[in-house]
Amino acid sequence: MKYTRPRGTHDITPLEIARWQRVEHTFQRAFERYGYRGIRTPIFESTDLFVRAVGAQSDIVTKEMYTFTDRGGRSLTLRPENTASVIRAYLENGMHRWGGIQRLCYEGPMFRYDRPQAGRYRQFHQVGAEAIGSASPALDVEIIQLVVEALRELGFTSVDVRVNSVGTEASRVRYRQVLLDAIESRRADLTEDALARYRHNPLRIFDAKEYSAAFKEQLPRISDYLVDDDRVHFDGVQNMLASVAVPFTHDVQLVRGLDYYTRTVFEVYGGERSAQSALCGGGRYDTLVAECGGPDTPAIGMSAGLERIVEALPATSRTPEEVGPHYYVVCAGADAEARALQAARILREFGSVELDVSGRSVKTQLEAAGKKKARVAVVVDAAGPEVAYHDLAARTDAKVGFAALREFALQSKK
RNA sequence: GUGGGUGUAGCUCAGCUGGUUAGAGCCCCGGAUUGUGGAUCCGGUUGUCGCGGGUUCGAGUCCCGUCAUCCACCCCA
Repeated sequence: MKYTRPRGTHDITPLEIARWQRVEHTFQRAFERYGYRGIRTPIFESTDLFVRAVGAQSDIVTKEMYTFTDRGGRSLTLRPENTASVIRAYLENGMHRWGGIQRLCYEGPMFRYDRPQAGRYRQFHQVGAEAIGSASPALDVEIIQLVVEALRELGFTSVDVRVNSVGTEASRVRYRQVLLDAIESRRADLTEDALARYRHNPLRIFDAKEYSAAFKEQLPRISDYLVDDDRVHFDGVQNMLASVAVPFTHDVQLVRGLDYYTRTVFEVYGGERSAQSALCGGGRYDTLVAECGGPDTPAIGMSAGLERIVEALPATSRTPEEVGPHYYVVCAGADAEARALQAARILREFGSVELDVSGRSVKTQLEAAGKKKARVAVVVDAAGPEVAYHDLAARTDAKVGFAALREFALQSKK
């Protein structure tokens, strides 16, 4: 093999495209029902945008970006996520002056230079939504509800929603110091490396699997240190989730790796928990718009990993049934191809047509029609006045005058 | 970035402690039979045994390196 795909990328072949499209369409329909409108942003942006939005110290920025310099000397980066781009586009297109809440949804490839693993790719695909312009907890609930609904429609029966609040800056300043003190008091249990990391971002310690659940249990919880406004917001989210019957658990250890999150953060799982099993993640980012140079504008977003959803799709909803062409046009000899094209054109008015131009024997072509699961095989020869019309599904054969083919197909279709 | 597993025909794999011309099933191609539907029978093609080096009289088999892939850590979708 002379060329192979770059590491961490994958091809989606016709064998799996039906499943992909099913997942994409299900999310698109859910977005529509909830009033989210599509937006598409460039696949690369100024490197600065991601550094500012995602966080200069975040893992994504420090070691996972595909960054390159173009011929004009600009530093550009293949998008590792889409929220930053959407906010940039929101501001650049003056959408903050369109009034009201902007509900936007997207779909497309993202890029992170990570070591490939089950459910983890260097080019992967996300669908996502951003609701910009309201701090209401109802909006948090709406977006979680949307995801849960889409996943259920795809056949996931036990959708597991984890929510937490990481608070606003006011809460975090308070909490950060308390957590840091707790970590320092346990420094004997930590490696130098870890200590340095957690001094920078103490919340991250909850992500570290090297420490036992029991150890983390003993650490102070951010939910106990939320300022009143944050507390009220989070209570609102939980109460309303309950009122719309979205089952969830408050995961006190849930934190997220992107720096822009404030208040509500959440992750959604489709069933069994394993290493890379989060199907969807998201949260509120009330300060990002302002940080990008816009007016003070609260917002919340989510994104779902298509690869993970497609791979975890319940067996019952995999729709493996391959549908063959409606008509299979067989050429009796190579000189029949011109008339076969004419026949195919007529038949396409009534259904999909596959034209066999292999030059093989009629019998072999008919066999191929069966293998392809065609419903009708039509044999055309170079000059004869009739074509042979084999209804493979009904097991009936007929001779049909070439001129009467359209009428015959129309009648058969009824 | 760290650790472990794997790498033999298009696909799934076999190949014992290194030994002569590298195999099976499926797929594919051709033929036969059946008034022709993925049926049955017969026949056939396909491999630089991931790549590079080393040990050896001899390497698919052992060693080193490299690449790819899978799994876990890390991180996240």
